[in-house]
Amino acid sequence: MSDVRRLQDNDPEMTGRLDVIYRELFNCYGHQHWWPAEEPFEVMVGAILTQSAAWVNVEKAVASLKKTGVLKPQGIREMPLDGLALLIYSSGYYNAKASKLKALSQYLGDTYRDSLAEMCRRDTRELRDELLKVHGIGEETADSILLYACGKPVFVVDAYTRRIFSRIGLCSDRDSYREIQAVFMQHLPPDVQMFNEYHALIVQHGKDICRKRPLCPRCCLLALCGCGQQGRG
DNA sequence: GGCCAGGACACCA
DNA sequence: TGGTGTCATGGC
Repeated sequence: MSDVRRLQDNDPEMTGRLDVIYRELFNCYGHQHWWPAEEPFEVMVGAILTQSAAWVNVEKAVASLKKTGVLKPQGIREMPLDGLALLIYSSGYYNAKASKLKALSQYLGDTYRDSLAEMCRRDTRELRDELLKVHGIGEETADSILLYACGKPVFVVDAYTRRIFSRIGLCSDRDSYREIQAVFMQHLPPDVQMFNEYHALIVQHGKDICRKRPLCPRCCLLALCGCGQQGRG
């Protein structure tokens, strides 16, 4: 646990600070309408394809899967690995991600007979532990699935969250994923819609900073993150 | 031509 | 347990 965190524990002002940041981001960017997908399985596929990839490239890969009619667990299971890799080529790391999509589809078939409704009825903590055992699903991807596919009140932490909130002193960049997640989940109500919007707003804000786009004046106090380094987890 | 993007895994000390 | 290499295309 970092020195920064010790100062935050039981900090009566933390909730207020997180709430102020949320409202300022929302005032700047408005609704983000995440996750941009038509159904839960598409969210899960997108969560894997977006790993270290730009969303525009993920959209192309998802469109290819849709056009081919394999954007469903059974379709991916039955698709040859090399053919699947070709369909998701634009999202990068296509061989690795094809294997991950296979593992995901196999898991859904074996465990829930492809019923995502059944999957989402599981206890949140048990489901999270289960997802983490699937090849290709790490903490951020698991939490994205829990929040955006299942509608469970889980806060998603990503690289932008770590950068921005460590720079403004609300966590340390050396904190673990769970430690940073706890900052939000212990100080904010378990509101699915707010968690949905908050993470999306952080990503949007992080992108604007990295692309050096003009920021709304309200958000200038948050314009403290730099772009990250490639290739490290 | 270099940097970065809505990470995760395998391997090694 | 923590650090490092690898996976890889596409936009700016």
